[in-house]
Order: sequence, then C-alpha cells, then structure tokens
Amino acid sequence: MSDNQFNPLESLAFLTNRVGRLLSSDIRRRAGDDVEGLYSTHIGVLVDLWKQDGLRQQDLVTSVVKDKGTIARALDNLEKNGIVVRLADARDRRNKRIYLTPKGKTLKDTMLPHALASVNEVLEGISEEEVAICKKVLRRMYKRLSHSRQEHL
Amino acid sequence: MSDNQFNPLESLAFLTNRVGRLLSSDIRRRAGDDVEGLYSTHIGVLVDLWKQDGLRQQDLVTSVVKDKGTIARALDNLEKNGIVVRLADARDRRNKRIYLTPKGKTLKDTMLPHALASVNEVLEGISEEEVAICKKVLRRMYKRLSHSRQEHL
DNA sequence: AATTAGTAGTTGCGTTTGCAACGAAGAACG
DNA sequence: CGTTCTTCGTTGCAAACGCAACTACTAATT
Repeated sequence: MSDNQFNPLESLAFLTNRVGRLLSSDIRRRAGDDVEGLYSTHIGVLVDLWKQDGLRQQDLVTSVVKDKGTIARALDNLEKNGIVVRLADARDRRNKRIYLTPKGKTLKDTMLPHALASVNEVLEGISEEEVAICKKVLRRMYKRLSHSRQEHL
Repeated sequence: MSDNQFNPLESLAFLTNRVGRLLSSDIRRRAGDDVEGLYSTHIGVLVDLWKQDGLRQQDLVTSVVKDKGTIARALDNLEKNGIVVRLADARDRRNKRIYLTPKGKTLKDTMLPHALASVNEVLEGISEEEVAICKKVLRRMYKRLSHSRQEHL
C-alpha cells in the first residue's frame, strides 16, 4: 500500500488536530498555577474576548467551533470564577453580551506571555514567510469548512 | 490593543485546533451511515492502522496524541465492534499489538474516499507548494511539541 | 393583532476525555 | 536469583463534550 494515498489526510486532517491539542496543553503547562482551573475551551474563549470584549455568546460558538451547550457551560464556569459577566443585549434580549471583568483583563497579562512564548519557541527557525503561508492555508481551510458546516445544519 | 499581539496565537494555536475539529466532523458528515458509531478518535486510530497494521497500543497513544486511557477505551469499542483485535506481543507481553480484522480493512475502502474528498475539496485552489509548506510547518511544530511534552512528563 | 417561523441561550443525557492510581511484565542492578 | 525501576495497559473518577429537547424572545406573514 502506497503511503502517498494518505499524505493529504495524515498531514492535514490529523496533523492540525494533533498540533492544536498539543499547543493548548503546552500553553497550560507553561502557565501552570496561573491558569488553575482553566481548560482549553476557556482559554479559547478568553483569547476571543481579549481580542474583542462584549461579544455575543453565539459569536463565541462560531469562533471557538464548539457546541452551544459547551460554550454556555464554559461561560458558567468563567462567570462563577469572576472572570466574565453576561449581560442581556438591550436591543435584542435573546442575545447575551460577554464582558471581561477586571480580573479577566488582568488574566490576559499573566497568560498571554506564556501563550506567546510557547508559539514562538515552537516556530523558532521557521521562516516568517513559511509561517505566513501556513496561516494562509489554514485560514482558507477554516473558512470553507465553517461555511460547509453551516450549510449542512 | 494591537491585534498583532494576537496573530501568532490566533493563527496557529487556535486555527489548528479549530481546523482539526472541523475536518474531523466534515469527514464524519460525508461518510454518514458508513461510520455509524465511529467518532473522531476512532477514525484517527484507524487511519494509523490503515497505514501500518499491527501497531502497539502505545504507538497509537503517541501518534493520535490522546491519553492512554482514551486510546484503551477507543480500542475496547473498536474491538467490541469487530473492527480490530488486540494480541499480546510474544516477545514483550506488556505490549499489545493491534490488528485490523477483515471488517476493519473493508472499512478503509468505504471511509477513505470520503476523507480524501473532504480534504481535496477544502484545499481546492490552493497551490501544492503552499500546501506542502503548510504541512512542513505543522510537522515541525508537531515534532517539537511532542518532544517538549515528553520531557515534562 | 394573531399565528407562524426563526434565533439565542439553557439544560438533561449519554459518551468521551484526561488525570491519577493501579497492576502486570520486563530490565537493570546488586 | 531478588530487589528496584521502568514501561505498557486498565480502570475509577470527575470534567468536558455533542446532541437534542426545551424556553424566551424577535421577525415575518396574514
């Protein structure tokens, strides 16, 4: 059996899966006590919120690519720990807006360095062009997959 | 807050995570009834076995990048469904070798086309060179992360 | 205005997951 | 040999996950 038959699969479907999981756990390992009780879903949510505060819960579902229920419970957890608050949108009360508390904003300063250190160390020696191309390919895959996903729901 | 601060993170740690998950579920969606009861871990295990039959259980743990227990239970499931068998290695009876049954080998023919179709469709319009670079970067990341992971266990 | 359809979020349920503690088998050392 | 150390696999447990059913609210149609 030829290995070539598997290369696209092996290299992309499963490599992305595995690299993604390893990166998350590497970041957690580095952050250690700083992220006590925070798991990869929480970190994913926080990264989005650090980027833009006040997102709707549904935005997080789309972006983190997990189930509504999973996100709802992750937010329960973050809210219970005083890291975010949920506020109903005045214009459309179906929506809830998620805001970082001061504690949530502080967490950014403690965690982000670990996350950046992890990524930088892993990418050391790889040229910026190559990294840029890799990102571009992944972004494209992401875009198409999330479209075709919505079509089939 | 500058977005640049997030780019490496957003693009790699989380993109890989999300693309990986989307790809798995896309493959499952395409395969439909053919993969009744098979989840992403099972598919990951099977892809490895299709590539090389008779792997040790530990090899799968390393390659699929999940916990020992997770793999043990995934194999319980696959064995119960008559897709693989576990045989103790005669030379070192701590090891168990995992072999595909005829049913497991047949499954390859039904599932692999779906998996390949998914990947090919998602990559359409992206040049082979770019895909190759993307793979190279991911492989490198994978290698480093799995090393640093073992060091810290 | 009333009915219908659609969207956002919550909750119950069964499965999967990672962690940690355990047992079994071999390796290394005296 | 016998003891200790390591490696591979299993199992208990609690947390996280996806799915599906449900509620609350809004939009569209009549």
